[in-house]
Amino acid sequence: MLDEALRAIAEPRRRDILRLVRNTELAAGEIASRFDVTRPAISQHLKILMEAELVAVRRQGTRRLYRARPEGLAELRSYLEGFWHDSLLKLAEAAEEEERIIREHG
Amino acid sequence: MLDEALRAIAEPRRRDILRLVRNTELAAGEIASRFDVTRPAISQHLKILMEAELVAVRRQGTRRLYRARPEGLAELRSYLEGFWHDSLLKLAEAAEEEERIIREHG
DNA sequence: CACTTTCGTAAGTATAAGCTAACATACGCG
DNA sequence: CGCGTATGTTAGCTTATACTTACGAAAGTG
Repeated sequence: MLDEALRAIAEPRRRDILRLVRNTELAAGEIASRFDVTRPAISQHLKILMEAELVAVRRQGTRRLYRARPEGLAELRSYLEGFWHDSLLKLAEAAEEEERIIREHG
Repeated sequence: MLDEALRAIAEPRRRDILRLVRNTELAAGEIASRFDVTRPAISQHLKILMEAELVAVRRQGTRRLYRARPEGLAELRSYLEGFWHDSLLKLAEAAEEEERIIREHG
């Protein structure tokens, strides 16, 4: 799940798609028209974004309206947050240790 | 740069490597010994992580000691943070709008 | 029902990516 | 310098992936 999401946003074109539907709802064709690749290519990207739960879809007649799913992005964010937090914590500990050594020897 | 970092962490094995050197400094060989792939494979992953500026290296004799670079992770995090923040902002606005409509019609 | 619009799916292709085996490089030591 | 240790690099193979073209499915319209 996290794996799928990371794979999904690793592709630049999918990040562009996400940016497009981040604040507005767009039909698949409307999304495709903004790129220089064919419509099926975009459709395949949308499928991958769906499986990663980074976008949601709503049907309106023959059209399919896509929108970004903030909850999916939040999962990614919290993953990196943990990574980042732990590393910085270790940095802080190292700084304290260094300070302690300086205090004892200085 | 951001592109390289996203590509780098999209690979599960590289995330595992990052986890290994997140809190401790490890030699390339020590890292490789923890996986069931050959040493050159790990070396190639480390190169990609270096180019993405997600790890740093320090030479100690013939050994090369790797460690995670929190600054690199922070860049990734802030990218997603922006994405996430904007989307949630839009969600909040939508919620307010809905509340307004309910207030007016109810 | 025929027809259009909108879209997804399948098959095929070219490039990218991860892996192994073999080779090359850099450092320390006697 | 000669040798061992630790590691990076290259060539080649295999699988994954992003793309295009062709086809199929679902919903609305006359």
